Amino acid sequence: MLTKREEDILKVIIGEYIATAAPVGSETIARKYPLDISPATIRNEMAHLEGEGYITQPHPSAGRIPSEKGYRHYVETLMDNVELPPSEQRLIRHQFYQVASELEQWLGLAATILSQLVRNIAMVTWPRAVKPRLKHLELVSLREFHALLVLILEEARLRQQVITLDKAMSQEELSTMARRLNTAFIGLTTSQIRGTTLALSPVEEQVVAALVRMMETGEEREGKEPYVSGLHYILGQPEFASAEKALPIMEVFEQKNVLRSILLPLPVGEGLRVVIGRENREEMMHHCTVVLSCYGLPGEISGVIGVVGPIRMHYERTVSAVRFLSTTMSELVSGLYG
Amino acid sequence: MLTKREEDILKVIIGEYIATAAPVGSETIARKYPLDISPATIRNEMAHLEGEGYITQPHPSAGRIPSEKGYRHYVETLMDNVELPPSEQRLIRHQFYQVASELEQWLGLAATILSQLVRNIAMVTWPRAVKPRLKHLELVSLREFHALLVLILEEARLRQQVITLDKAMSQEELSTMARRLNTAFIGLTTSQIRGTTLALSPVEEQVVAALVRMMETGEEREGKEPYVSGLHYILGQPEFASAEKALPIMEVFEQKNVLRSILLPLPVGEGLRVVIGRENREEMMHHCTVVLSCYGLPGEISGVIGVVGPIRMHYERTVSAVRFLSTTMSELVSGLYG
DNA sequence: GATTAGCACTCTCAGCCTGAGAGTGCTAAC
DNA sequence: GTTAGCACTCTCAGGCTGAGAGTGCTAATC
Repeated sequence: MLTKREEDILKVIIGEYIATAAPVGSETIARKYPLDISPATIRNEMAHLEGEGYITQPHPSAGRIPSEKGYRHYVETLMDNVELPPSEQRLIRHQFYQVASELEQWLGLAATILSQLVRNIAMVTWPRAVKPRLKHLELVSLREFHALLVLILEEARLRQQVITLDKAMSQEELSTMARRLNTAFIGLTTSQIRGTTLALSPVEEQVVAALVRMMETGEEREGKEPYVSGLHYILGQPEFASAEKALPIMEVFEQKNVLRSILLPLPVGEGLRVVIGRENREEMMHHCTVVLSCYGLPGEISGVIGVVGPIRMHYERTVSAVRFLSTTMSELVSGLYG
Repeated sequence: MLTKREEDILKVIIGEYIATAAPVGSETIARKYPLDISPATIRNEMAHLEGEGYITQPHPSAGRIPSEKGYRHYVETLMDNVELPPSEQRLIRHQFYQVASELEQWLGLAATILSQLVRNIAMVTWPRAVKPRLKHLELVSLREFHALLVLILEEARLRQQVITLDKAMSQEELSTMARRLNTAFIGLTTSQIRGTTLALSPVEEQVVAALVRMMETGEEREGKEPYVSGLHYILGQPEFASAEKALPIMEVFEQKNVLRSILLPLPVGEGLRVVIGRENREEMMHHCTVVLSCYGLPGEISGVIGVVGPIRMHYERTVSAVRFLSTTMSELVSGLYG
């Protein structure tokens, strides 16, 4: 529907508004950008853009600001898909290689780096195996009737739980059982374990039930909470300068279930998603834009990495930063399980 | 130095200022509180209180607000040391018994409850064994040259780390080694382990070194970060209504080392400490009051629980809430290791 | 027909003023 | 020692104003 020139003007308006947070007038556009048209012509075009709903006027004699429809169009069509400058890429990679090669460290680092990069809130979830496979199990006798069941899953993550047994068992007996179960179950998913035809003693049944539960629990409600970094950046944004405006956002990040509902909508494997303002399901996020991306090994293990900021955010930079860190995390994760 | 009546007036001023966040005038005091003296007399007394530095005037024709010295005197002498109402105590205890009896759950819950109770930021650190003792160790073969070393310490906490061995070892050999080390080291602290005269093979030396490091590392810089809850409450306080004021506080809670330096100054075992405004070491906390208390088993294991809020906070309530939750956490922890 | 100069119009915003209100300190009387 | 009375000071909300920014419309120009 828009002519080339209208798109140019829209792009300029968005760029300028992102940079200054102030409504953009026709004069400014003519002066700052070499479109070679007069302010009057720009005004005519802007009237059309406003008619089509891409921009709005906060009050009759102000300049124009982009509408959510305008941002949407910008993100999908107008925006240049630049990459992070190579120097920055190197710097970031370097930081990852400096910390211990543990998932936990990487996740925290990724959140910190991303939030500094985009000067907004960054979040990183723990990666979850799409279908977790058992890598090793161990039974440690604690005292009569009690044992510690330790699982190592393919994600290289440890799970442990004290279980109560129906029968007193020595460490010797537990080790034998563990050996037997290891042989039978290593490399299997929960559904495969359930389908096994192995004859089990009552106590073994009990252990296997606990094992399956532990593997599956991790699936639905990930016990580990997402890493969040850069909460304070929201206070630096002019649109959230009064505490009143910033409060709902802070509350979102304190209510873990709300946070989860922001992160969940991303289908596993989807590349990158930008959710602008009222497109967010959560009403509290209607003044924010969320940029999300999956990372991990397709079909095997995946987490979500993303950014939350005001609708007026630097989209090019944010998208490129999220994309780069998601790629980096994928590489790291695949190094861990590759 | 202060007469009984001056102390009464100071107490009223602080109580009133905490409740309203507005400077308190002589008229208000005479009207709202039955001190049976006229505003003029109160004014005379206030002039003296101001001379002594307990209260100040934001501007010549405003009422008085407490100074930090005033708050300090209030906390130490004037304040009633009430307990949390029994109904509330029951409610809180009930909540702890409803969750799984795991330390991790309790810590999170304690932070949440405390922050809701005082409507300010609450923090709870993981408890640390003063001298951790080894309860059990386990070695799991991962692949040639790599093994997972799992420690169970007296705090009932699991530590695990992948270690690289100088020599390829089978699970069989590792189990034998683990059995040997268990027999020798169970119940010992790191210094006792170091002092053992047990003859060790080079690989065993390696494992023991890793073991000691893992036990001691947990000491200095606790890997686990403190639980923080109620960050958003700070935005609701009139003194932090502009984002500009709230920003430094938010930054403190994102910089883990700064947070640590707030929590550390509390000597293990000390009961309850109130740090008011500029008494804080961290300059960023000069507009806040911090209320801290140790919890745990004296001499064995201890953590810190506390609240951060504006200097104008409800001291009675905050102190009683921190005290109660610290006691509750102590009971829970001692139940775990008692 | 598209573009542009000119212009009247609209709206915001910072700055200024003002009167009401709150609170004080001082003085003199009790 | 206490208090009533009073002049004085300072803040704050509300109203007013002029400058400034930006628009839409009209008519002239390319």
